[in-house]
Amino acid sequence: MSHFGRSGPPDITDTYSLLVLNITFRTTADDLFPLFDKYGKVVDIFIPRDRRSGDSRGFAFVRYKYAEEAQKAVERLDGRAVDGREITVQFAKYGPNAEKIRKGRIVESFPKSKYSSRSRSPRKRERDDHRDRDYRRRSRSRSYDRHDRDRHHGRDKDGRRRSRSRSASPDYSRGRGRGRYDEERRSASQSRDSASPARHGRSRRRSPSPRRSPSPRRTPLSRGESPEKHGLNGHSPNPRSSSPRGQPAASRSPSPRNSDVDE
DNA sequence: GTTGAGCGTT
Repeated sequence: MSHFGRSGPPDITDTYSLLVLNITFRTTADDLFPLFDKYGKVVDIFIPRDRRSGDSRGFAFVRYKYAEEAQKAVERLDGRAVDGREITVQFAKYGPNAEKIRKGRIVESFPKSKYSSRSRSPRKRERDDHRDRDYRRRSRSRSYDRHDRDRHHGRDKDGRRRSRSRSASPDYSRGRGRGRYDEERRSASQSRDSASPARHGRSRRRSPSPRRSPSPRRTPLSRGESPEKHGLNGHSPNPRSSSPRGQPAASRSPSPRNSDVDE
């Protein structure tokens, strides 16, 4: 009886699925069973896991036999610490039996007096606020999605995972990516041709100029080669450095003649 | 070994 969902969905005739989020990656159905079973009759517990890794995704589905018990478990286990982590319990909406929720409206089937009795305002707010802080900003694994994307060659097989990325897309555009480029572009606003290169943004590659090296100051000591060896033509690779004026050519040469050139 | 938004299998 410890294996849930191993044989597929047992019976979704009259079972109500609850979505448990924010659970640890080590939490298994066996750990959630005693917790949810205490508040009602749990028919089955299913925890989606990765096909390749086999690890839990961080959320589980608990199926109750009765809606009233499920509802109670939601309010009871919602915000409960499991395995040292606070879990989030709520009714599944995109599940196979989600239609029953809309038809029967089990969410509103219960008297409101129950809601009034329970004071879950502060707790719910804290959880929401905690997540609203900056979690979704850098969610997901370090390079899990990227790795997965590379493996699938940028083809999304699931789709639901991508939806999350879509939500975080605008956040980056407004918060980080766009703002940073905007500053650079604003700085170069004084120049005339600042719009062209700015539009490409990430395109670091620009027209190779024979007069100017792509990175004269970053080339030396590249592979352990001596700077002298670099100039096989006999001339110094950096004529500005040998300038009699004694200027070490800091970052860039604020020469008015180079103004017409990009950057 | 890690991580942290969300919605599921035979």
